[in-house]
Amino acid sequence: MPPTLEEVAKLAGVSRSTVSRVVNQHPHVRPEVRERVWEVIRQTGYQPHAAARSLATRYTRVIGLIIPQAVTTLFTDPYFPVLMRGVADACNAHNYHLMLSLFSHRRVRDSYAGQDLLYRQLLRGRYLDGVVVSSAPLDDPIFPRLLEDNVPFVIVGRYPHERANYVDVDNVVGARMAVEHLLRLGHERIATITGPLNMFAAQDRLEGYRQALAARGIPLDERLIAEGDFAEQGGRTAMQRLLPHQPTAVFAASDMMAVGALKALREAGLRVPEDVAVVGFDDVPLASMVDPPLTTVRQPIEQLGSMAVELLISLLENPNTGGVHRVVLPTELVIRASCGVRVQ
Amino acid sequence: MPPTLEEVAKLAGVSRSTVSRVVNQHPHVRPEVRERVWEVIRQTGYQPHAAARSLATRYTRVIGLIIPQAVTTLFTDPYFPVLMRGVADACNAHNYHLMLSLFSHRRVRDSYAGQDLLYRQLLRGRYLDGVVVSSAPLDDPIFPRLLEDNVPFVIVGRYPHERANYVDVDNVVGARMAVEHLLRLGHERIATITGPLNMFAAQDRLEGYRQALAARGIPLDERLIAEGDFAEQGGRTAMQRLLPHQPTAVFAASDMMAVGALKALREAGLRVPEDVAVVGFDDVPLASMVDPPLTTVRQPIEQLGSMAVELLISLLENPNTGGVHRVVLPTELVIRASCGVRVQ
DNA sequence: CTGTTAGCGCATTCAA
DNA sequence: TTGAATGCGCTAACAG
Repeated sequence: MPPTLEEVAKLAGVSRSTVSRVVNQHPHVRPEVRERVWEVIRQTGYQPHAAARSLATRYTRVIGLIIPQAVTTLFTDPYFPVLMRGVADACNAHNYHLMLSLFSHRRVRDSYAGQDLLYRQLLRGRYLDGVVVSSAPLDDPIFPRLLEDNVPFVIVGRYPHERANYVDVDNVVGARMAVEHLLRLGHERIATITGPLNMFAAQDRLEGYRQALAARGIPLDERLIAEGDFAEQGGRTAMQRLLPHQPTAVFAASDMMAVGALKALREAGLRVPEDVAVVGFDDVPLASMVDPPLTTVRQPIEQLGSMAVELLISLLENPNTGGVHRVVLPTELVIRASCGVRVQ
Repeated sequence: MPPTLEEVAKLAGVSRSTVSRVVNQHPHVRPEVRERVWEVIRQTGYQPHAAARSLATRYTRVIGLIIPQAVTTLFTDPYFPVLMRGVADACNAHNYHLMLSLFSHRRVRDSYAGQDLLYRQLLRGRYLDGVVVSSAPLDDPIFPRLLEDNVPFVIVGRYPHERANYVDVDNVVGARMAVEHLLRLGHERIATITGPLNMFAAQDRLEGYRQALAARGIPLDERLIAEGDFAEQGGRTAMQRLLPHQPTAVFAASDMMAVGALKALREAGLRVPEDVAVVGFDDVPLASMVDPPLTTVRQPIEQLGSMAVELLISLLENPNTGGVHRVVLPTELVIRASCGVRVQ
């Protein structure tokens, strides 16, 4: 049995309150007393009991990272681990603990089971002070629930609600830069492979594609737009659907889909970039390893994770700060061989 | 303010104890009463307060997944997300929550800070019922501490201590199969790129390499052994060190290192598999996507994660079960183009 | 500056 | 089968 406040107090010859004050760095404790108490704490290896403390204070110093399991691509794609690292580092830095919840959307007969149960236990059961949500489709029920339950939360991505705080990258501009680059290279029949359109990141990248074409006065050809799922296989089949319409270039909304497109093009006997130029999005490590190396749009994923956590923590610790908080980070075009001639 | 047991009791016209019994599925409650209580619970959306409950019961229904941050390769390599998925799924299935701790080994002046603080808070502070540890070097201080603190834990990998429970893959046999395959193809100058030798997985794969050669009576040539770090870059430089000794084949202890080796070989103007055959380990998705596709040893990573969690939970729920528990899962050789002629 | 008191919300004796 | 009483370990007024 580890020691309790009570025992430390007895050994140090003071009251529980005093020990509590020392532990919590309260200013008004006589230095000698504080030192004596610390000494006992060190010797006994005393550590406050988290549950007892949070029962009394009503906070846990735990934040949750919630990711809807649906998005399987997360596990084949480096996005996930890098985000997690950003999140975990920020938690460590601020002395918060991290609860990871991979929600699965499996519906169960009883709403008192499955994801619902998990959600309820975690959030209404007060395991968490707040949460970061990533990779959720725009109609995910998690958002209305968090809002309704008044849970402090920050989204990685965006969400159009007046009380939704988020950290996002500028997907529209990133995509536009990619397509503009293809336009500068002289392409006019530019296709796009979108992500799943129930996600804002996918919608926004499509919007960037649209804007770039519109700015050049090129009419939108719906046949040059194919929806994928952010994963490789989806990119491959989307590319196959696009082939009959003879694009000379394709903008894939993720590197994994670009890799799939590469595969489909090779299978069709087409050369990249000579016959078809390809541009991806994300700049995952794989992007520079495939043949030909992918031109792509780099996004600061790790930073996204740590900023989300930092924003959340500042929300938790300064609850008075009014208004919503939104951060949009810039992206960067990384030019490699897959789009052909190198242009400034 | 969410409702408490007290309020539910009042609304249902019973005592707190009765509501508690209903919530915890105790048998001896009159069916009508139980129904009435459930009704109130549903209507009020009552959910037990986790901290209060664990203060009273001394368990939290949270398990930790601890990964020493040192192993950076985890973030460029698909091992990590797949393991996590296995871990998370098993947690969900058993209604446990998952705390993720990416320990960094940064030393801080005060031992009351940094990783030490994290460890102490998490484990002595009773946040967790037990932990799963993955990817720790064999001399990681976490193991002695967990043993000393009597924390129930399961390792993904192995650890030679009489009280250490673990779930591992048969690295020795897996590596031996890989090297035996190269031997069957007629190779005699077979090099190996090992993982970091402060990890058992790396040591065991090296041992498998040794065994395969020994079984053929081929003397060990230390110059054909180069230590890597499981990551691509390490594989590349290791391969460069091996080149002067003219191996005709190389067994890399991870796919990422095999990819690095591929790169080094190409840079040296050597063809794979014609000039040098390459075999990897892991069978990550990338293995089948590189050129040439990698022959490799597949290990059931996701299963490793879920079994570790299941073992841990069974330990937690049947504390009486004596003895240590160890599971070793088999691996499978996956033959692709990088090792040349297809045999079998 | 320090001790005393009173909960935080729940599970669990013990009686009834 | 049910209720009353007690305590899990800690923080936070409130006095002094």
